[in-house]
Amino acid sequence: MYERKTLPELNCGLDLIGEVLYGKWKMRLLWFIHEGFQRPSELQRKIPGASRRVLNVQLKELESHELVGKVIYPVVPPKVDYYLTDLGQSLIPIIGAIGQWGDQHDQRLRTLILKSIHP
Amino acid sequence: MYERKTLPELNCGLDLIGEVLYGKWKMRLLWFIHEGFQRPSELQRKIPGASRRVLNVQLKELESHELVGKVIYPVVPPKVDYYLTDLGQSLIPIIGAIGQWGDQHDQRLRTLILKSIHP
DNA sequence: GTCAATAGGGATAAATTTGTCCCTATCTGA
DNA sequence: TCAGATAGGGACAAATTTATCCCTATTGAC
Repeated sequence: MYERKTLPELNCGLDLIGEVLYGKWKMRLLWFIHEGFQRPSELQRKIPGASRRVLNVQLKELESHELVGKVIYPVVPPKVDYYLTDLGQSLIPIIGAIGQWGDQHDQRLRTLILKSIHP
Repeated sequence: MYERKTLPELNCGLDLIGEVLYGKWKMRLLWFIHEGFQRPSELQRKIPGASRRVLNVQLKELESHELVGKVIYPVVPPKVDYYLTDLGQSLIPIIGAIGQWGDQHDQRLRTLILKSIHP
């Protein structure tokens, strides 16, 4: 496990949300769990760009921040279901709005992003 | 300048917004510019936790993604004013909602974050 | 009998982000 | 005359995040 060397600043709402949502795949994980993809393997298939490892790490962080919970079924092969907690659920409208903004400006953003990479 | 070695995936709205908003201080920068703190030195004072250098870098990225623009006054000592573009302005309600969510859950989040650091 | 699927952790490497320090230049005020 | 404010970039170091690879264990399908 990585141990952080500097403490986070927690001054305002944006700092706080930064701590719990700042992770490349976290919003997607919450969104897909909300959409009903609750097993780790399903989530991995929904997010092929991310390594299995990182999804596990980020799910664990989401769990430690109580945005998601999980049910471990004592079966073999193992089965786990993630679900949104109330706190996690309350983020869904915001994540929805963010995704919608991205979709609305899709063409323009895509162009700008590509231009900013290729000078 | 850092040159990225892997290309971003731009599949959905969340990917796109990730590219333009994923940066530790970007939402704060947009928010403070929106609140009227438009000069670089003012922004640096509003965000003391960030180094001058990084704020410059992130402002430049925001500019290249056309979320902010700037006016350079040809005076000495130099003077620059940043402003939100229409695109940047359209993010303000979302950033507001995010900050509000953080503020609403302040105590709970603060506790959870600290607990997740100190086991 | 071997392989894929299942969930997830450890060790380590690579990529990326953030921070530190120094340098440009000019004017104002002590 | 020297420090400080102003805006910002280069070189480099440190912190952090993400990826790669390997290992645990069991069941069912081929």
